[in-house]
Amino acid sequence: MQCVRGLQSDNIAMASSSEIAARTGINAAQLRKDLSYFGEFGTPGLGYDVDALGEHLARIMGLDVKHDVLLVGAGNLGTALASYMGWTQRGFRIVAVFDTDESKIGGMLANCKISSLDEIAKINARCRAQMGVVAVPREAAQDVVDKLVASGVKSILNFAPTGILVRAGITVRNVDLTSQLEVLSYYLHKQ
Amino acid sequence: MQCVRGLQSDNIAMASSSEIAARTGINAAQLRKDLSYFGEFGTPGLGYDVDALGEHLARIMGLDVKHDVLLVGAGNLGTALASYMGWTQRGFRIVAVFDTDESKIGGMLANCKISSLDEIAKINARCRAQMGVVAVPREAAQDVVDKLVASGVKSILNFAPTGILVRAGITVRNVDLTSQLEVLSYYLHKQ
DNA sequence: GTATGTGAATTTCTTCACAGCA
DNA sequence: TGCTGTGAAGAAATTCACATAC
Repeated sequence: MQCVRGLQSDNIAMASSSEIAARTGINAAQLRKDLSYFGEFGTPGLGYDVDALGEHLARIMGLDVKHDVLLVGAGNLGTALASYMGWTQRGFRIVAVFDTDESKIGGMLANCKISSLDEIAKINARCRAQMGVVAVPREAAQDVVDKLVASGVKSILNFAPTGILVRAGITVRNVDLTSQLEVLSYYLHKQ
Repeated sequence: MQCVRGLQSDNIAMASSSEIAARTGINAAQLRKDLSYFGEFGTPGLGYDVDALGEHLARIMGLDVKHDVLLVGAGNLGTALASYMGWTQRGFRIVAVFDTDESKIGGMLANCKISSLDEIAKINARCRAQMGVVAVPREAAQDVVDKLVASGVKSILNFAPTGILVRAGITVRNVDLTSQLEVLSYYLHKQ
């Protein structure tokens, strides 16, 4: 998907699997196999139509509809995420922001009033958002996720550096910024 | 590593592979195999000493020394990363900040003066940082990475949503915040 | 000629299962 | 008894290679 956008902004209309492979580092055969899993998008002799491919992928990934998102945590990271335009541009909209810090509740972030975490069930009964972003300290993360799930959230992006347990059917993706640098440190150290 | 810290803050001194497995979702056999690759840290019948394990891992990953980091991009994301305390606490220190925006150059971020991207070689000749964080738009990313590498940086954390090409021996880790939500969208859509 | 889609071969990763040790 | 470390088995992913289509 990221690669499709790259091709589009470079005004490339048609791309072969090997061209895409070179851009992404993926093996060409692998790429063809992955794409063919969802259907036959390519034209033998020519390659893949970039725009059509983008639309197919968008439909497959559910990106053809807008998604509402709950944000929990209005600290440094939460603020940055709220003001990160990449998501807004791609059809993700923050519809409510929560925090436990009394001094933050009532303030504004991402055009939303910051609410108490306790109100999450009440507020999402109305919003019906199915996605949540967790930008709170490690200690609070599991509790926050439990509350998100209870309020009806099905998919969660977790920035807290801790493993989260959820019941089957709920998806959690962890983005541990701390461990990213740790991994880099490992590669530096190795050689 | 993240799990070790979790165990430590829960005051657990000794952990078996199955306990760690339950916390992380990793298979117990897998975990033992991974750890045994670096040496024999465990005690049959008892498990792993959490503190000793942490120290071993820190040494293996090169976390026993402090790392200096160059930050490129002083926008929303760059600012958030600069003020993100997680890294400072773990021995990573931002020693210089760069941007191309004239209005930002000269300002302060993370206790550093924001410098022009063109000065990167000169400044890192003195700093000798080996790690870089890229928080710039897609279009600028490859150029920024090239300049970082030219200045002596060996490991790069890239937040721009694009694949980056570097010569062998240089490590790039991509953290594409946009695609994270896209993947969540996919899981939502699937069921 | 060029590039897809895919069965077959290969490699890699994961899990099992158990000998050996505290 | 309980748990590690590891060879062997099994599963999964990757790559090759080619028939087929443009």
